[in-house]
Amino acid sequence: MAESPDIDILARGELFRGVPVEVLRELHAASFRRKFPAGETVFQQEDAVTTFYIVVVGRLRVTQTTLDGQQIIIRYLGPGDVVGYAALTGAPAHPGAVTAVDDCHLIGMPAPMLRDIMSRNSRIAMNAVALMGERYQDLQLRLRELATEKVERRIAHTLLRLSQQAGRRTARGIEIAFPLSRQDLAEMTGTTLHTVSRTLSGWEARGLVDSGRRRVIIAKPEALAEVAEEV
Amino acid sequence: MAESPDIDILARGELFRGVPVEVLRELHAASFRRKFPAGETVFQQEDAVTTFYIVVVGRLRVTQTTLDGQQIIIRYLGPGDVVGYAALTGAPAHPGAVTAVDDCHLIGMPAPMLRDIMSRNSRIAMNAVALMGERYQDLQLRLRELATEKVERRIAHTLLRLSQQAGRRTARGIEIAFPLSRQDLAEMTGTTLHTVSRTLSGWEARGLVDSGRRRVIIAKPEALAEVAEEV
DNA sequence: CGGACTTTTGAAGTAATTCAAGGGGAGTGG
DNA sequence: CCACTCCCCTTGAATTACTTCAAAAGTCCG
Repeated sequence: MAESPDIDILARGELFRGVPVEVLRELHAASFRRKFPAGETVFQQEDAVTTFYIVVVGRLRVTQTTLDGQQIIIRYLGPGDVVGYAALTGAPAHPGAVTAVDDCHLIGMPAPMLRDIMSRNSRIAMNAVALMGERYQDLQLRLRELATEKVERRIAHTLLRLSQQAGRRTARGIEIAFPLSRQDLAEMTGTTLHTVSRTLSGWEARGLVDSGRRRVIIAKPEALAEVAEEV
Repeated sequence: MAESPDIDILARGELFRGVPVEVLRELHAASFRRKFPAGETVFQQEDAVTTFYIVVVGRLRVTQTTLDGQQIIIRYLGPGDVVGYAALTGAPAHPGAVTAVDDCHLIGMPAPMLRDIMSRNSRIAMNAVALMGERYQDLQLRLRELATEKVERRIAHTLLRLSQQAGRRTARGIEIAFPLSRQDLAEMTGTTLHTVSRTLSGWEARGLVDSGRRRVIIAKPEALAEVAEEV
């Protein structure tokens, strides 16, 4: 199994699960490692799709920007996640930008090569369909939240979701394990940094969270879940 | 080519494009036609995934409902569209409900059979990935609109999008070719029927639209596009 | 022509944005 | 090591877009 650490990483990711080792070897032969220091951009919105990545370590942020410069955060990516799903679907350009929020290590490979191997290997294609389905459901959920819930509940839901994906147990509670500013939370929940700040201050006073400069710790997850679900 | 009208319809849809005729015949052999009169439900949210459909004629609405009964419209489906993408991804349950808003004809087939054929036929799987990618991008766009735009612009964008999918040229302008109430528009744009009504009344006074009971005609698409894009 | 559903419009209320100003922490450079 | 600077965060006050509440008027169908 452990013929190469990278092959192991690929085999554990959602996309290449259950794929024969010889296919993984073929993929690995064409792949390369690349580091992105915090703040660096992997690709911009509208960039041509040339390369496909899998996250090894670190967090990345997927954003979309409007013509008038307003930005929203579509999602965060972490270890095992696919970066640049457009390489799977065959879209010519990236619909969003991806930026490292941490120092990141990615495994990259040429997009056409992935498409080629996928078309010869239905297991990968089936995995890709399942993966896209999950991401679609995520967005459906967020759309519903944005359409039906008030800001406070949206922020609560968002924090709880982030704590699932990237939570780290600490003495003071569950810490979101990457830098997360008020502005970031605002761009995830469709509000302003001011409102996020006020909301967190309120929770802080009630002891629900413990937050600071680009850092959020959920002190009482159950209580926050109540905020998220209350009518 | 025209060995059966249904095979033709399948071949033209996005999912089975470029698939060998013998595979289409196999699919067709297991398929059946089914009518859903206006208002009837194809499946409910959380229903087990048993059957997969392609729309032949008519329009259907995909909705999601929250625990406290609030509903949002995820999208509308029309001729050629896939109904119940969960059958593609392998999800056990439908994430949303589907209802006919018109009288509809669908071609159905058992979901496990589709998955089986897809796993043996990578072209279908590749098409499915592309299809999910498109739907994902749609939702991304709507999420961005909901997060960054004011209600009037959202309604304008929504109407323009519907006119693309289901617009019919008439003497008075482009008519949305299925019954569409103020409530429906509200559930698509994350607002209330009152606000939609006021907004349409305003546009009506300016001659942009011509609307009535569950009916919307866009009289001046260019002018509406300006409303949608203005800063 | 009755009754259900859809739409309209006014008035009051409110959640959240916008505008504005100041404060604090972390890192940098002298 | 201290001061400077850049971000990021906080908080008040004013404004506003939208919702909520309420009532009435159309419109379609049997």
